[in-house]
Amino acid sequence: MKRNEDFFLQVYAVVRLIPEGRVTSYGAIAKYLGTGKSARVVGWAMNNAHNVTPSVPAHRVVNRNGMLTGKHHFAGPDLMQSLLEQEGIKVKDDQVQNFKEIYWNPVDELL
DNA sequence: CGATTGACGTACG
DNA sequence: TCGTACGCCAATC
Repeated sequence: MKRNEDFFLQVYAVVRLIPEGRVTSYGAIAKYLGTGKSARVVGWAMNNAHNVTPSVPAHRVVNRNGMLTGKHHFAGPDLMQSLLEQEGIKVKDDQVQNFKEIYWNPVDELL
């Protein structure tokens, strides 16, 4: 049973479920999926997200600090911040403002 | 097949 | 409080 592919699909599914104007962290998704401490794998899933349909709103996924660590992996280095601002999320210095308030925890919302 | 890297997180000093 | 080290899983070299 190829859980690997399923795991990636789960990551995409959760990220797509993130409401607009909200953000989540890799660790939260990892924990929700059961990977627990392996938040890195979630990042790898995002990397592959470019090859997945429909497009995954990876811009809503940031690290635990609320920092746009993966913005450089987007089409443009400022694309991630632009997308977040379009949804009403304020970003300053590659860092999400009010991150704690707009933080969307799948374990708390979905579970 | 072994070593390194990666969009993270936690622990320790 | 800040900086460094380690772990974890998967993919790539």
